[in-house]
Amino acid sequence: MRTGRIVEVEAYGGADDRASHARSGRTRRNGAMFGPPGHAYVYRVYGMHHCLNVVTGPEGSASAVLVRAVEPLEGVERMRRARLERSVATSRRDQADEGAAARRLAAVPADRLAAGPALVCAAFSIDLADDGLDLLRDRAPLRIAGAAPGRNRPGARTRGPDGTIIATTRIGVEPAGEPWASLPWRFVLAGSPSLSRPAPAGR
DNA sequence: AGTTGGATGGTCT
DNA sequence: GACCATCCAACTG
Repeated sequence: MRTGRIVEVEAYGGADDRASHARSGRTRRNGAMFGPPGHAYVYRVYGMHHCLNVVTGPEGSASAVLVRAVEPLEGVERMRRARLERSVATSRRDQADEGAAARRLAAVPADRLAAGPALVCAAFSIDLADDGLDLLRDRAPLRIAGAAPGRNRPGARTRGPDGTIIATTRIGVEPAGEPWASLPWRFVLAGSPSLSRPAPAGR
């Protein structure tokens, strides 16, 4: 079994959030966002990667949380193997030279195996088949458990059960413009070695 | 250490 | 036909 601690997330609103996939209403791709909370919304980006969201709002509101990074706890070698499998499946380059890909993955520190939204999906073998899955069911193949409720005021550092949680701006949403680009809706566990990028120094 | 460009294909205008 | 909620290799300095 592969398990890990979620250390980085981003919140996305529904129609009101111009950075959200739900900004233009329901489409073929984002249907799961409009479904019940606690279910997965998985989509494909850049033709080869996948990203995992957890639907958070009531049905129809289309709000969700993107899982951007996970700190591996159990099944590290299985994750490494899954990363290799995904690389070979999606990259012609890695397909042509699988040995090079294997050596590359072997050199990745355990902490960094799921240090990015697409890496999370690769390490946990998540793809479109998981879209819409109920993540809160006991015994679900893909599952989120032990979630601790918390509060985060914009721009604040908040004490969570696993340490300090820092709110920052979301990544890759510049094109959405203001005020959406500046909303502090990315939340990271301070000091985690598994963040997709280090938390900002100041504030 | 930081920046840039290529990979890669479904979805939406 | 353009756009991506990305990652990695190959540069620069």
